[in-house]
Amino acid sequence: MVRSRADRPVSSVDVAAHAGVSQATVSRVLSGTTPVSDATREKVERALDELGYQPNVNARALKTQRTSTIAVVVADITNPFYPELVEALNEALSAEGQMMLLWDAAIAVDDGSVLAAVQQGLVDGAIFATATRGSTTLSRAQQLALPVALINRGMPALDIDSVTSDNCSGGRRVARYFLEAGRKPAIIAGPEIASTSRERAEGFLAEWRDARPDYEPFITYKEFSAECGREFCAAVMNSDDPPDAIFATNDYTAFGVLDEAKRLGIRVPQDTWVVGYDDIPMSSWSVFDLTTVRQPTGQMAKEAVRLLLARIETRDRPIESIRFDGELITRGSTASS
Amino acid sequence: MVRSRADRPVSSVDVAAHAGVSQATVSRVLSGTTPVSDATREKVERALDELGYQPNVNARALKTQRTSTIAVVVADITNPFYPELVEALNEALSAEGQMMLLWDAAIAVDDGSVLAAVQQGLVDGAIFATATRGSTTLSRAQQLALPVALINRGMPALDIDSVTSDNCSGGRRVARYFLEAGRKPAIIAGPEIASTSRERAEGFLAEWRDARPDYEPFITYKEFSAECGREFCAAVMNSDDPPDAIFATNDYTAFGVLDEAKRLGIRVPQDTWVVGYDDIPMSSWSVFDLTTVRQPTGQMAKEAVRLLLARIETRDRPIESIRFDGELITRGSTASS
DNA sequence: GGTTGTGCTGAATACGTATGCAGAATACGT
DNA sequence: ACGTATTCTGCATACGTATTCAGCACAACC
Repeated sequence: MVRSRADRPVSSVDVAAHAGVSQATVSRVLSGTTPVSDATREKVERALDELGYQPNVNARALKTQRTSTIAVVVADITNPFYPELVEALNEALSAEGQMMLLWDAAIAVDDGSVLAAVQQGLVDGAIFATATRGSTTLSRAQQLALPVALINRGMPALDIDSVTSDNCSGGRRVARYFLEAGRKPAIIAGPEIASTSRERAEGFLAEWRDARPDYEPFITYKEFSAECGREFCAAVMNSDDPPDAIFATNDYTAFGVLDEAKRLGIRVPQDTWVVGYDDIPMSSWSVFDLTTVRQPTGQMAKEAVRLLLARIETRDRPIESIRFDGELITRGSTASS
Repeated sequence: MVRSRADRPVSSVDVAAHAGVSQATVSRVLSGTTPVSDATREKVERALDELGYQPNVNARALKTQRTSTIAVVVADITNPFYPELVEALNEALSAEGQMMLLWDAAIAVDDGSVLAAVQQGLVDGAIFATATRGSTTLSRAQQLALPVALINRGMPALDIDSVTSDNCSGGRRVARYFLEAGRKPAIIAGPEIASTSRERAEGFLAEWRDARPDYEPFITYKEFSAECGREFCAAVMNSDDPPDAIFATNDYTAFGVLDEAKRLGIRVPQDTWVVGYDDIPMSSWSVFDLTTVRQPTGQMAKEAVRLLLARIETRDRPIESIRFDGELITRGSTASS
């Protein structure tokens, strides 16, 4: 690459000098917003090529107030649900010419710093895959009118664009499945402050109590981790009155349940059924073969990106909340014996 | 938050006006590089607070040529090896006050665009976890003297800072293990153009051929995916002369092997041993219980970050190549029966 | 009291780009 | 021929910050 004399990156001024035009013309050739004669366009393009020019995104962002970068906030990237979601979001963002800045809430303890990143112009907006009820971050985002969208988890109390799947009816669907089979379930849910977890569990319980007020399923709220599934499985299966069906509100936790069951010599589905939620790719593996509720991750990602970009474009557009339906996928972990 | 009259974000000029000082003084209070009297510092700090000032990172980057953001390039975030690595890198970067821009090579087909991002000032440098031999990206990075570091995969032919584990001796270690047990192995490797994959496989073969020139293990180069492990397992275990030990050059592929084995009713380790590489957390789960070679991911990430930041600081420092030792972790997938 | 130094502050400028404004050049109409 | 519209280009400026330079006030010293 050719460099200008002072050994700093080639700027549009250098290109202009090399092409014998003004810097403004170079800018116009690049943006294509203003007509430029064919002759000068050609000159400029040759100069661009010869000097290996790369526009300085910081200067551009300073001028335009746009970075074409979106922050994506996940709770914990090592939970295999998130890589899938992140990939889908990344794909959707690339398709719109946006970059992705990944934020792992497990590390950046203060997810309020994401808002600072928006205010500082580091990113144009943020997609949260990790909203929790206790957090004040989202209400602050709303107050400050920062472009923010939710995916996966929702916050009905706040006026924020969101894309979710119908977790409540997903939970009900699982309950009906258990009811029809005459099962005696227990529930291992994620954190109570996570909307996904609560809606799935409460949907399940609502449906269940309607039909079987005589039997109240045992329920525990913990973390979205495999370890919690493992602990839950050990505790509940060793109790006096063990369940014969376990509903985990996410697949990763269900994996933990399955894994501990195997370690304890408990057979699935003979001794107990196991159902998860999300249908991440590994759930279909034969070592897990997990019945679960599928979410249309790809579509959800596309919609979330669309909502956020629209919000960035026009800040005062009406709030949209998009809700997809889940689908029960039955596999070996609940095969009727 | 208070906003200036034109309803644009609060700038240091606004703060200066509000505090009755010059913009330069505000900048000095923020950076702390130049002495400021206690009286004015107090005035400025109050104004900063009252206006809810957030520095504009683009303007700052334009002036300082630093963004405090590092690009991390992975091959495929849905391969569970990468989330772990990404998390470790993210942690190491945060500790140094850097942000992480995640690049998924599976999506951004042209990983050369990462270099453009460096040249454009979007990021200060890049960490590649996905170097392949065929790619010209890294040699271009070297030519352009862009701050770039490799982690996991190495490119000995190029003068680029890198942090790897000793894949060759890791492969040898697995070969010795098989030799001592008198096994008849086959190898499923990742892409031949990936250094990790080749070194692990070739290390294995070198050690093996030394001891058993009479038996040449069957080897296939494919992708770093579970699907390839599955296909390989089906093909090789159904052959006339099936192996009784399979070395997969990464854990995710080994999972595929295990999964297909289970589907086919092949018992591990009775019918065949399986060994992976990386020791990702799931390998220790009882459904996999996979013997594998552990890499010190956390340390590797720290070193990679250190090397890259040092290179950004002083461009002409000598190249460093750091190599960690792997460690064979034996588990149920090779338990001596 | 004058000189030198010290500590602090403001004015001015530069980073690289995008764009409003005005002027030049050309085409078109009468 | 002249006036007007059209197309193109350059000049100048602004985005928000960091930093150089110069200046000011004040203390210290002879």
